[in-house]
Amino acid sequence: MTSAPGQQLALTPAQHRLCARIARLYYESELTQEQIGEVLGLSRMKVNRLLRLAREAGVVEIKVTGPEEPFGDLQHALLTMFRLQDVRIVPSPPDADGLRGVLAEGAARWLEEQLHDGLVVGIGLGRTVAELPETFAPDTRVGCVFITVEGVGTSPHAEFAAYDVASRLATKAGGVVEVISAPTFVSDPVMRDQLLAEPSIASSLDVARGAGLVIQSVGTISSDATLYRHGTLAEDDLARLRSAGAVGDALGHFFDEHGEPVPWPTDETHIGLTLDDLRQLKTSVVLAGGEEKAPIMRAAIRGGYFNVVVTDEDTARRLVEMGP
Amino acid sequence: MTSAPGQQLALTPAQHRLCARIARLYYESELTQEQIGEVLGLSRMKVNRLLRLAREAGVVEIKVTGPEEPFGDLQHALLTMFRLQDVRIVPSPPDADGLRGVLAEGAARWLEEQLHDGLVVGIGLGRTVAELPETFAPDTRVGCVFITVEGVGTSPHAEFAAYDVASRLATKAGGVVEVISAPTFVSDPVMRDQLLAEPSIASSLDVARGAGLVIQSVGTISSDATLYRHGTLAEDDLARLRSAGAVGDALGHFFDEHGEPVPWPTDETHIGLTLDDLRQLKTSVVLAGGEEKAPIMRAAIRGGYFNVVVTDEDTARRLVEMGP
DNA sequence: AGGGTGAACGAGCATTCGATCAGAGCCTGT
DNA sequence: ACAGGCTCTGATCGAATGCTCGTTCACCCT
Repeated sequence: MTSAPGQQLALTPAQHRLCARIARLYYESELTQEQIGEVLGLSRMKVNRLLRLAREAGVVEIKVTGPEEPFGDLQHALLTMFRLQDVRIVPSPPDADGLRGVLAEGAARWLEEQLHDGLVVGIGLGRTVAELPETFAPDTRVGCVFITVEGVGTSPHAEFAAYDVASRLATKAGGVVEVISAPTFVSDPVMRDQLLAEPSIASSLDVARGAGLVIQSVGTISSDATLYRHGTLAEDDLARLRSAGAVGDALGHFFDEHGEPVPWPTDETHIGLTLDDLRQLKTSVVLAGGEEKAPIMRAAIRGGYFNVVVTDEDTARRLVEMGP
Repeated sequence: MTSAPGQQLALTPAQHRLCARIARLYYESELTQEQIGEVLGLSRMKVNRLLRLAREAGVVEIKVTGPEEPFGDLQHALLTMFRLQDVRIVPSPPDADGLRGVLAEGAARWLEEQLHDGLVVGIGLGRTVAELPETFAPDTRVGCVFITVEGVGTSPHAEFAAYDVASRLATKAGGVVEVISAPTFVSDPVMRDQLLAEPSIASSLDVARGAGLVIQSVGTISSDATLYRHGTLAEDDLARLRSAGAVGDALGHFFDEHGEPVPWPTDETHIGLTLDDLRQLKTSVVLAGGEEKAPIMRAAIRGGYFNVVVTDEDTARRLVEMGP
């Protein structure tokens, strides 16, 4: 909580007196270093040095009294370790089944705080994100736009219904919904490019790229992966991706443990934001948790695809243990 | 002890969170405001404003832990009230007789802390200053010069023996002594000017003017005044000085309650530093105490003749009560 | 003695900070 | 509706800050 590690530096009493004197004049009386120099008959440079010494020696103690956060220390560790914009941590439920629910709830609370007029909120695909609307309940109506960040085909799978998610959020917030009306993946790159040239799709994509906030999850590379279960990836794709170093995906694009993109043919058939687009966003939220997601989250953060994390305590702890 | 008056400002939880976040990044992680802006997606100006808000709202608390001073509050009050370089306060003795002794002892301790190689210490006249050598005992030998700041004739009066005082101090400190070998007052201005033209005297005066530290007292205008008791001032001089607004003297030069010089014929017959010389000094110490000295000290400080005060608790309290 | 070493210092300069200002939105009252 | 006051915002620029570098000087080792 202190800016200085402690009083490892031993100051002579005279030094201590002088440092305290200068620090008081600077921080309490708010004189400039030059003025202090004049009063005390020292050069500005010397005042500057003594001021630094005072901080290092713990003569001045700067304490920031934040509002008590549920997992303040974990949060702080993540914030500084990964240079994040914000972190929200929810208690890990006793059984893994409840994880998605509490994560979605925490994200809903967080999202409510961020809403303001004119904000464009991008919504990704995923089972956790899909639960967002359940508890989402902003206290005031604001003119927000909720937009999907990937194509949303007419897939029968509920968790691909990003349109529905965005729509319900928009309704609750009093905003409007916009959708990228195309499939998430198409069969070949040519079709993809044709669709991207379509004005309505292109303009929606532009809106999504300019979103002030995007929220989504990351995917594993396993038989549990949404991409696999929906047939986008075949069995041997999983193995080849793994041997290529990929650890997970965001928006259908794969990356390795350092966050470096791992190119894959599906990159050319995906309709939606790219990893580079993600990096440009002002606020990009990863909403995920669970043992197998932690390394993926770390990789994605390393890659700069996210600057806000909403997760649960156990996962947060795992992230801190893994280091930056 | 806090830079902000308190949390009179009520922040919304969201504001509080953001302020705390920014304050931590600024004060603890030591990012620049620009960098914080980039991480959090805010303009640098906004970061600046929120930082100010954080300070005003008491979210950041800056505490300076000075070494415990005997009369810290009084000292602090004097320091800020008069913009002083330093203040040393000693306990007031029960009887006024002991005052000079404890004052001299306090000044001796203070002086010991200031000594360093090459320092030129100017010594004034006065009964309190004369007691300085008694307890002066620097722990290391330093190459200081101790010099008188007024002429020191062959006066038989012990308290005029600044030469002796300077000499004893120099001996104890391992330094050298230099003296302005002339009377303090001469009979007429012409003689004074002739003496000032004398190379040895002129050069000594130059040394004194360049002193890094001068210590002396202030004098009253009363029948107890040293100047009166030694015949420099006549009975009616006292009355006329008072009606001219003079409240005391330093180095034989008079000033009124605002510290403005009150010209007097003896100004022209005095050999030593002038009030203007005093103002130029890097460190000028007034060593005095007692009920009748307080207003004089205040006036002298107002005039800018001193920037360090060594006094006793009662006098310090009186000075604080009188205000700047 | 002499030469090396490292600390302290301040001049000069690049960066960072904060006061001011004009403009954009928003509320309010006519 | 619209004028006027209000707050909030970011641009601009002078001031304040902190860093680098060359110098000095004490100290110490050869």
